[in-house]
Amino acid sequence: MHTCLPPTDAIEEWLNCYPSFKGSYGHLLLEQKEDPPPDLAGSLVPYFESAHEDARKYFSEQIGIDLHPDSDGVQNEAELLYPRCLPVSARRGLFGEVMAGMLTEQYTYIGKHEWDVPIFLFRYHADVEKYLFDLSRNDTRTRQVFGRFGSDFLGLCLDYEGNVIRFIAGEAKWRDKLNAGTIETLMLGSWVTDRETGERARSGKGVWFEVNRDTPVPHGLRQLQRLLRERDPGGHSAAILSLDKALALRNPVPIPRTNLILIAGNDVPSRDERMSLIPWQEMPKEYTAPNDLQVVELILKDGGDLIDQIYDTLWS
DNA sequence: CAGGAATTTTCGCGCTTTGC
DNA sequence: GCAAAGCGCGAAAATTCCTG
Repeated sequence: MHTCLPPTDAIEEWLNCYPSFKGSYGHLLLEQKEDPPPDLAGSLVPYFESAHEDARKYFSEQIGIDLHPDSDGVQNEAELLYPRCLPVSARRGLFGEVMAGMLTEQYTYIGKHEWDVPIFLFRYHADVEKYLFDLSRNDTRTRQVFGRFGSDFLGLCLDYEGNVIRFIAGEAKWRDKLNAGTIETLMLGSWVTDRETGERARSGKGVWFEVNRDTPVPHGLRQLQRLLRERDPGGHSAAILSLDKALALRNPVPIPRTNLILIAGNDVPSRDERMSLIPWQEMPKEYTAPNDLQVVELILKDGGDLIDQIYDTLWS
């Protein structure tokens, strides 16, 4: 289970936060401070290890190699360590998903709910398993990792009895440079040219599209329930039961939902201080789902280096 | 205003499963 | 057999910015 609490002090030394709330819309701008704490990566590592622990154990069992650095007799051990061995872009994606969890537990979002991330769903990143499998048998092979389907991240809000009274489903994105064009492509989709008229238009397959197609119960919720049942059936019995009711095919009991969009990446010169990438004053009109929406922008400097520092030192 | 530097935008690439 | 989906990066082209 993921039990590590967010490194509150380090986060506060690292980021300036500018929250705002308007109706059912929450916006949180997070800017890296001028002088981030010296060993920031080190402060974040325990949380990342906790977040990846389930997947690490799971992949280890599935692949038949031991992913723990203390084990011996395995060739290319260091190369096989999940998630260190993953290609750059896959690491970036993972970073965004872990940060979605950390920030959700750290900051107050729209609705002021107390969010809990019991476990991360990385083990369902099916292509990673295959990647590790291939890598463990052929270390010369390098390739990219195929993305995982469904929501990037799920969190729960539990009542005092442990019942799930609300969940938060997040879409987390990392981009190396957060300039206007990148954001527009991210949110609205890439340019496509009409074959007949030759006109260019956004494909519409962006984050807004993903968030709006609001399946009442995301598949990730089923996966989350399965993990709870396997890893902590006693501690989360009430949560498992309420997810049962929500996932029932007949007469499901709906659980209120909050949507989260996390945009993370490096700052660019064209952005002024405290200037957000997505408007905070009003709920963006592109958002059509009925649920509460929380947007978080995490704007860093040399974020790629930080990610590499973190992922290079996990379990070392 | 020219000319080069800095930045942003665009386009293509990688990878695997799924569906027409 | 090919396009699309999901995760992004990186090189080249286009634009903007700055200085003499």
